Amino acid sequence: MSAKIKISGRTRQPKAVRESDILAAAHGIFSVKGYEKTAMSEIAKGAGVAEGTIYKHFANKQDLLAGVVSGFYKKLIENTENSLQGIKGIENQLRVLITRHIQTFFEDTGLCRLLLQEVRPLNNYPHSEMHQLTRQYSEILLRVIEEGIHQGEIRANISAKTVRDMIFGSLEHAGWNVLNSSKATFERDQLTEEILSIILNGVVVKASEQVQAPKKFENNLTRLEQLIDRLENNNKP
Amino acid sequence: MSAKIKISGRTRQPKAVRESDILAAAHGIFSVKGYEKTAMSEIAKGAGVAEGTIYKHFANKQDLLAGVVSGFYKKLIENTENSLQGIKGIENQLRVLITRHIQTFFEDTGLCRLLLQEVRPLNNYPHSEMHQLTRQYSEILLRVIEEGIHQGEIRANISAKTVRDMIFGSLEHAGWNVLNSSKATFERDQLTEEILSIILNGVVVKASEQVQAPKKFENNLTRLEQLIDRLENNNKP
DNA sequence: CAATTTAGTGAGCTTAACTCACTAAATCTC
DNA sequence: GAGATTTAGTGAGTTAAGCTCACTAAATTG
Repeated sequence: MSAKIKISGRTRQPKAVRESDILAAAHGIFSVKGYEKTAMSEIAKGAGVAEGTIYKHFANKQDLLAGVVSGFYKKLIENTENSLQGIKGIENQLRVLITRHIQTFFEDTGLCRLLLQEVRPLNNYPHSEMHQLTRQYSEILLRVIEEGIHQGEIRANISAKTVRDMIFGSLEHAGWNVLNSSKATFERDQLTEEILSIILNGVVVKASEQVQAPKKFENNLTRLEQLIDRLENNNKP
Repeated sequence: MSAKIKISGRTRQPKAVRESDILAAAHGIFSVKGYEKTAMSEIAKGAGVAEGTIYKHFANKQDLLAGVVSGFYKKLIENTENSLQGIKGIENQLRVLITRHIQTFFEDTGLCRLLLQEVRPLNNYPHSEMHQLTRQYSEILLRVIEEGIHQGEIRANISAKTVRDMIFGSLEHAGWNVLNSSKATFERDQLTEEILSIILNGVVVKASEQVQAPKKFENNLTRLEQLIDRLENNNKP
């Protein structure tokens, strides 16, 4: 009797629908409250299912998180590859990658916090699908750098991986600062251009002057040659 | 009766001794097992006290972790400041900081993993003493960079914070790679010199050529001056 | 030396991830 | 299309770990 009354919500949904419902609820709550502070019961409520139902679709809490993160990364990787289409020259390619990265950070800040703060700590992270996707994403930048070396735009005596680590590392730290201090933010374009400028040209004063040096040198040499010519001509008659 | 028999281990230790016993046990177990997977009961056993005793000295598990990490950072900051004594020139100063940072990573890998993986995720991290110490440490590098700008060694049109983020960011990523892949390691000096080289001179091919330019220019100028001298002398008699 | 304070204890409370026996909706078989 | 089989869905119950608290006794104070 009482069993028959409670038919509500017992409608059997297609696997894909249920799973995306649960994933959507998890994404929303994880993004706001963070992984640790989110209870499975909340997600169940948010998705309109019983707690046990989640475990019919996801092995455990971590597996559910992995589902959320995988979806995010798949979109990110696809978007990133697309925006790189037809961009020529290392500087422009790097600019696209950095800009897109920052844009994603501001568009889905909650999930980015999740990634920075809570995904990497997971003990079995190195072997997970998430790690695989992280690698896949970071390899886009690596590929661009290696191509730059191959094309002769970047000097060959540095490892592409270090350059990649420097770019992602600085973006990550900038992100951390925003997440932690709540007041701190940054001017996107300025940060992009600054990272680009340092990576491409370095920080030393000499470097920025030296960009002009060959020109200056040539100019002066020409003038000196003219001077010598004049002296030689004076010498003749 | 039975109460009297169990007098063992009930000796009252000085506060400092007990706390350092507990901290030592926590440091050891946290380093090996990580924060989440370590149970307070294990630490209690390791320190030779009851679980409740820990809570007489530390408010909770996080507070205990904070104690461990604070000790680590205080030593690190002191060591770093010391090794910077008497080092002149931005390049040498940066080299010292990077070298020391990497050295620490290999000397106390367990605790560094803890910091990377488990300290930052803690929800109240931004307001904690740990965060304060992290800032204090990273400010050493910031100060060196700002000094470099002030001294005219580094061009003034870039923000010191971005440079700091790039250096620490790349070191962090390199560390992550070591922690995650277990097989991957890196040649310390090579990484140091690579980061230095990129930060100082950038990656573009032109830059590396230009490093020589001023010298070349000066040499050639000298030769030309001599040539003119000769011409002028020939002109005289 | 009595009174007071507090380090130390460990059984027990609380909470949240996870399990499992069970229900019923969908699917399969004949 | 009726019965058999499978499995999505349920939620009370188990487990485990952080933490509490009433209590004990060692140190300290007056």
